[in-house]
Amino acid sequence: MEADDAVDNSRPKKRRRVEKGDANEAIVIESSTESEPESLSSPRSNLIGTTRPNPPAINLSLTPELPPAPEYDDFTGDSIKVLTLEWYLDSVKAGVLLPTKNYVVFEGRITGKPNPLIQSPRKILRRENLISQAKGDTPPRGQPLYKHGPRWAISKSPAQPPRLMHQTSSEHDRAVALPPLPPSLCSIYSCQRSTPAQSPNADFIAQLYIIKHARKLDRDDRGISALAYSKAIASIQAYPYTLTSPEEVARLPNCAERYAEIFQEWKETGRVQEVQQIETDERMKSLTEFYEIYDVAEKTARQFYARGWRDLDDVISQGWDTLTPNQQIGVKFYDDFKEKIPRDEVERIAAIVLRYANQVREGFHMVIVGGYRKGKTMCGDVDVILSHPDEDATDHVVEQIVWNLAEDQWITHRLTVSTANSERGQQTINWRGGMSKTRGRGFCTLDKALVVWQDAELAKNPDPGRRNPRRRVDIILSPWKTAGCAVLGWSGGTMFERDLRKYCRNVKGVKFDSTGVRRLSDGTWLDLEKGANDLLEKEKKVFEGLGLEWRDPEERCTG
DNA sequence: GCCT
DNA sequence: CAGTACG
DNA sequence: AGGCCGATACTG
Repeated sequence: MEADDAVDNSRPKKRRRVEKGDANEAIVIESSTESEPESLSSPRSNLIGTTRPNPPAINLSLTPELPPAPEYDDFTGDSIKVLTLEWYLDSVKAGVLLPTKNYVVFEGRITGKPNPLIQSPRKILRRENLISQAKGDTPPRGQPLYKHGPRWAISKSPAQPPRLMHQTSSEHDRAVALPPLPPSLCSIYSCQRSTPAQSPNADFIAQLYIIKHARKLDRDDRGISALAYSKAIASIQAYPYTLTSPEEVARLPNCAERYAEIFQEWKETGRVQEVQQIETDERMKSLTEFYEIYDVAEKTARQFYARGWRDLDDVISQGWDTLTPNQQIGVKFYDDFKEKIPRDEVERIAAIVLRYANQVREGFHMVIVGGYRKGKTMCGDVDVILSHPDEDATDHVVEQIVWNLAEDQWITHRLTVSTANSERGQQTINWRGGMSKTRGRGFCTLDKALVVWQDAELAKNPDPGRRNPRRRVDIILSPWKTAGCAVLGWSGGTMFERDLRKYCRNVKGVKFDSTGVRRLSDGTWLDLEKGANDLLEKEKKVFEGLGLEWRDPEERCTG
């Protein structure tokens, strides 16, 4: 291999070069050893993973509410607790009375303010619901059934009433009756909502996104401020109606005063002052350019700026040697990595990966996850999950696959490779009761390689008229037992995934990550995927096992 | 910035 | 250790 | 007032 990709420690010629050269020695994938017998021929039919075999097997065992949820002595106590609305909703959802630990508003004494006239509209609403529901009332409902919440429609759950009018008479009489809040927005967990990519409020969301982005770059608060915006955006993204008033905004989860304000300004003036400023801010422009380099995030971007650099050319000419190897790759392929990848190319790349996997060992299953699975027409990268029904088949396979792909020039660089799971023998062990904290031991992770991809055919027969853009490809090897968790963990937007973890922890008393589900109490592993015969079926089982209603990947677009 |  | 990346 | 996903995992 090599030729085109010979070691090249030189900086790219200022003006971002596409093509050519490696960042430096660290990135070349050495390949020698004899090549594998070219036994191509790829019979695999479970190819693209978008296969919708849709096993009607609903599995009746969704009843045994999995983790006996810790502490049920909750309800035997003699203290009086006021719980949040979420506790009620979550409990309804879960079908059992959940531990109250994470939902207690007040304990011991009831600080109930039966007449909350102070506070924002939304807070009032929340309290009212909370109080009435804590008393066991069935809140007013009479909502029609919504397409977005079949679950709620059929459940006896109190279809969420929050309307403005609930407020004590006066003030908001004129508040037009808002469209009923889709019941799913009742949940604070975005993994319980339908969040499609399309939104009637896309323009408003775009404003929020700009502010969020600016917060991330120019504020040193560990991304907390930006996180708030991400949560708000995720809520609005799930709202199926065009927003018309600040109040309508403020009743959504994670959207309070600040967002009502922004909305009002946007509604009234057609723009948002802060956004305007951001858009004309030269510093933001520089920071953004830096931030878009792979392996450069907000800290490094600010650092670059502080050194007096203002654009990519400055980075290359003044700082090349200070860049990490990965950052150098990021700079070299700056334009390529920003370029989106059409779905058919994603499929082509994935098929090649699968072919090489099956060359190492027959019988791999694959699902394309990431943006592709969420339905994006243009993807930022390619993410595939590979798994094999044979227990031991995923051991060290990543290295093998990556090696072979590199040898054939599909892969030109590796950004990261992890083999932690293989090293350990892929046991799904518990982390408590064993040695846990110790990094690198006692834990279970996925084998994974993040690599830089090119079209090998084109590389071998260059066509002057055709570019060969580099792509980032994430190859994930999952043990079969928990492959459904891997698929689930890689098929949602960031907020969906974070909320999924939070939901599991707070509501189900388990820890979820892409390597499996474990009891919080003792760390023992829970097998939620028993009996499933393919990756998508396994993912469905994980939903069931977690007490979650199924969401199509296209409805996990929380950003 | 919102929630508890 | 801090910083970054992944969804 | 204190938390915000992962007792992430990797890199340097």
